[in-house]
Amino acid sequence: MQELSTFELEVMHFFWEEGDLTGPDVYQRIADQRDVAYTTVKTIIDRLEGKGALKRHRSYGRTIVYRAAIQRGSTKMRHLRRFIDSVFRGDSRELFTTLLHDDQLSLDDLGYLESLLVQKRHDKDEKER
Amino acid sequence: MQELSTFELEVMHFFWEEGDLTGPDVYQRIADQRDVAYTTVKTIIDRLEGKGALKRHRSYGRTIVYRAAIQRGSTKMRHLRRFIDSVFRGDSRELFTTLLHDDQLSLDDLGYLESLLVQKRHDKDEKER
DNA sequence: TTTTATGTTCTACACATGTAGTTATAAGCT
DNA sequence: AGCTTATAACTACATGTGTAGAACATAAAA
Repeated sequence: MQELSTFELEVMHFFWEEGDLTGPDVYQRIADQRDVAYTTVKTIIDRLEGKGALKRHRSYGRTIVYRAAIQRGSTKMRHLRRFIDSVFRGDSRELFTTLLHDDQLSLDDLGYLESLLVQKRHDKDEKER
Repeated sequence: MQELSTFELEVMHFFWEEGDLTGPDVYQRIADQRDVAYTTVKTIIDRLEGKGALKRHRSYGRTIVYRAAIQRGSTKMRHLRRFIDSVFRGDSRELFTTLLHDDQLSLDDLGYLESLLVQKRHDKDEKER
């Protein structure tokens, strides 16, 4: 898969959250948040289709219903890896450090991370034993 | 500060790691890893100078010695925030989840993360008490 | 001192991306 | 059936980025 741009990812989120959508559907959601032309949104959808991230599912009248054709988890993982490579030269630990220096993280967020971590270490421990 | 591209970041890393460098110095390091023309590298340096990320420190002969003019920590933090915004819609917890799903993380990495976390929680606890 | 090599500057170009106008077309209303 | 409007399809354009050649200048070598 080719990589997705910021705007393309933004659009994919709607499909991942809500399932099948039309051009006007997506336009509506984005126009709620900021000023954008319908054709701009439609261009992004067209490009996503070209990249194989969306496919035409069906249509009613002249309106096309699109559906996500790539998975959320693997897409995010790919982007994360690419990010770590470019910003931290592939060193995950540098990401950890930067992440933990972020003052915008709440105690709650930290607790959440801890719980994930404990779980993961447990699983991994089991498996490698 | 304008944002830095992948290539620009790659170059900044050398300055952050090694201090002052000349065009040929940087070229050498990158050419070690992949095929690139000297002028390509020099263009990136020029753009970094234009963006205020590098400044001319001194020169000997026709050769210019550059020095980093932006900080590593804050730059990475900015990039991290931007990344979380675009890929995870600003939700750090989604990053945590994706991160912890990465099978390429070793038990050691996880231990490292845990130690950072414990430290951070301790500090924050103190402060907010 | 003439030649050669090396570094800087300037210019260029293809591709990705965000942005949107124009044109065509088909639905739906009157 | 004709008019209006919503949607799709196509085209366009500025900017950022990776890429590098060409022209120029000067240090180093012969």
